[in-house]
Amino acid sequence: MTQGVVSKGRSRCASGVATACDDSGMEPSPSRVNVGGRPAQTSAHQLAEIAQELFLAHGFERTSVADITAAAGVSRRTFFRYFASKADVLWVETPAEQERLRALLAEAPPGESCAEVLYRVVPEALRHPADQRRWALHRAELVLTVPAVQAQAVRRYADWRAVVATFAAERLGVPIGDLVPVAVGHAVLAATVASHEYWVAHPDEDLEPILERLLRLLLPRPLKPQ
Amino acid sequence: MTQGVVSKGRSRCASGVATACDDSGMEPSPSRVNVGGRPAQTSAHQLAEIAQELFLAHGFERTSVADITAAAGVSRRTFFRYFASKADVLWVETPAEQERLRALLAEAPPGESCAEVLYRVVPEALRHPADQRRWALHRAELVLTVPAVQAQAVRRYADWRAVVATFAAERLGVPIGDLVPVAVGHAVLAATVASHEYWVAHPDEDLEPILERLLRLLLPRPLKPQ
DNA sequence: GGAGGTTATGACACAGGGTGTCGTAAGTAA
DNA sequence: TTACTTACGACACCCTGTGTCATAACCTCC
Repeated sequence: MTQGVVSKGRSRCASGVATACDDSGMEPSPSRVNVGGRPAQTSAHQLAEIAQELFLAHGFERTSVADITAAAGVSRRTFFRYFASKADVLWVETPAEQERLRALLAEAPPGESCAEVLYRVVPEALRHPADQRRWALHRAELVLTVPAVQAQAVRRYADWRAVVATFAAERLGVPIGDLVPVAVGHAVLAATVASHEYWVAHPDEDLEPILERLLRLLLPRPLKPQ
Repeated sequence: MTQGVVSKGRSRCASGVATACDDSGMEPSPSRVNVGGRPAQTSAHQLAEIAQELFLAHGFERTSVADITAAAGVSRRTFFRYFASKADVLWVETPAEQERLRALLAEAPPGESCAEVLYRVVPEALRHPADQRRWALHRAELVLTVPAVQAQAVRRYADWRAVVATFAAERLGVPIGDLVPVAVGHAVLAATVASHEYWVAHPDEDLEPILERLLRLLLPRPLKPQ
């Protein structure tokens, strides 16, 4: 399996993109509601931003967690209270993306076929603002090349596939355990990964058209609604 | 942990599977031709076997490299001269499998369609003797669940895909960079991964039929020869 | 203004993976 | 024997990730 599902990037919260911006998804960071108790000196997003800058400047593997925490002015131990691993920094907003995919799938018109919905919605869910393109590309490259990142990616892939498979099972009216929706999930993932590979190799082109083309190539054809 | 020496059961080379069985592919082990110089005290296969026993007995993550080398009677440093990482132990014979796939694809009759060849050959390339089933299953489980193993797996996946894509490009008469053979490679890989997932979840069933079914589901349909 | 509870943090210690270096053991060929 | 070659062990590191404990800094209630 391989790489890339996602894209997205840097700071939503700090850079003006108005989204939810909660730290959901990072297991080690316990939601930080903060009623009473010492206030946090930093946040997952702030750490992630600093880390991303360093990764871009010096590379993922040549940037140690100590480098990140020194730049952020916190202790190394604190980093691991926000992120389970160094690579987790790259996935701060994956939960939001996944939620977006789930929402887009949920609101698809009932008349649209399963495949058509996916051709349209998957690229849309992975769309990112222009100012995040650079980072999205770099992250895709990391996901495709750095082993430590790939290991994390596999878990996100599984979640991604599960969202798609659940949707496919519902729309096709078959049980979730059935092989067909499972295959649909894998096909969508494969298209996503392949398109990111192509994108990294051809950074001047846009991701979305490639992704849609690959989805049309890879999505199992005999997917009749019902 | 660290019990003594682990009787060698089940070898691969020793157990009658006629494959190449050379240590090719392990970058750190420089082919060991051994003309002159101190003779090696161990081999990649011996280390791999001992490691596999320990993994089966105590789990991958609860088995440290020190445990393995203690059982093998060599130093920890020596282990890393044979394998680039602990997880690499699991892939000793992947090059042979890959070569088998390549060979099977090469000798497919010219009349058979690209898809039909793959439906037939991919399961055959992954077939393993009955006495290796337990270990193959365990390895599949590790590949699907342990992050450190997944990271390694991604690289093998890429090789696997490349073999398939190269074959598809040739048989379809399109350039290797074309998106169609790339998609075929991804589809075959997705089917392989999905079938292993299913196999791990249903260990009593056989891998091959599941794999073939998934290949038929996932392989891009409009694959006309030429 | 405490007192007590709550939360985030830092300091420290430690296991484990992985790497570089150096000296040396144990072979082969001359 | 000498010279060359290769494999190995012993250290010394750096890095990731985790557990533990003391303490800082906030809250609310008295």
